[in-house]
Amino acid sequence: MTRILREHEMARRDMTQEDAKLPRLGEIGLQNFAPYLMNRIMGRYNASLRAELARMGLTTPKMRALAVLSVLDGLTVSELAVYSVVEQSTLSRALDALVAEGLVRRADDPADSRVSRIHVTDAGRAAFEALWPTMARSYARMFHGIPEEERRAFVATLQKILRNVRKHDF
Amino acid sequence: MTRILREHEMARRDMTQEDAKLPRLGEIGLQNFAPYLMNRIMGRYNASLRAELARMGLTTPKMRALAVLSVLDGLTVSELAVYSVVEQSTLSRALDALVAEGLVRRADDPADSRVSRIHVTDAGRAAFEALWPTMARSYARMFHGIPEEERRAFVATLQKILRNVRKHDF
DNA sequence: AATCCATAATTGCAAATTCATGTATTACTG
DNA sequence: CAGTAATACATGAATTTGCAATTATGGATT
Repeated sequence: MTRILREHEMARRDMTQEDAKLPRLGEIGLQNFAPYLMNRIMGRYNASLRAELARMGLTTPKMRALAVLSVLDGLTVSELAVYSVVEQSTLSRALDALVAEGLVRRADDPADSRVSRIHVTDAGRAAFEALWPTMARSYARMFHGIPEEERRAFVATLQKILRNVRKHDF
Repeated sequence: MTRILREHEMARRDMTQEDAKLPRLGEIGLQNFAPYLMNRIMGRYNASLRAELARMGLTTPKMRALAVLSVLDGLTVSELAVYSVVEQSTLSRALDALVAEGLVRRADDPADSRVSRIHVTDAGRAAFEALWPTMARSYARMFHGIPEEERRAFVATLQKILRNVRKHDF
């Protein structure tokens, strides 16, 4: 409780005094530092996917856009950038490539001509379907030997963390 | 149980039959797909750190190397690349920069002249200490409102996942 | 409705990243 | 122990990325 209050204060105070009391990384230990572990895990996950993606002519941003669109079609570019975890400028170029390959199309928004709504094409869906088994396999590998209940608790915590760190309401 | 067995088989079988039975991403839901959530969370975490790092003349790879070295001094370049989650070639150049700034030094390994062992300098430690409060603040924000017990369980699951996905024994 | 500000998306450009390769050294194998 | 393979790290070249600026449109204020 003390701890949480202190962290709460940290966000809004000058910290020259408080800093001295922060636990050091060495005290926490790399193997107990959640951001470190998550970076290591996702670094591997993404790197191993990248090899497979390259074989299919895809990049990480292209694949992420396709993945999100397979679930949420017709998003705007900026929404898609948030969901895909890709910089908007990078996404814009990834979309150029996807359009050129016929996997997505840009449609004008009827109400606001600044925005374009992105739709997957049939070919785009097919491309993602071809990719999905690889992703599912990596996913299965990650959670191998971890019981269903633990998985559920883990995902629930991830959802809380995302709510804490995200800037957008989705 | 059935589920786990099936996933287990997936790793070692031809999957043209099995693929048809895979749950689709849309069925799982983006908000329940752990790799997606982790990418979103770390994307934000890393992006927000990057802004602060830039102000201090650091990049993500440089910061990661310093962070790891603050805990594990004297690693080889390739070990450091794994711990830091940075490509070896990228790390090599990040180390050039850190050496030029006097934050780390490369020392010859007495037993094997191919390897160089990387050590933080006092200035390097100081640089990391100056950075740590920012990292600790992001960390605190991530887990804000999440009770200690839940945090521990979360980290324990992360450790299992890392064991599942890592290629090296550390 | 003229002006000013906010937002959407793209693009120019410098810097960072990757893949492949190079060089040096060590380990293995017949 | 010669010859070949493997490993460690660095680097060249091309691609990719991210930031800032740009263009275009919409909203708000007077």
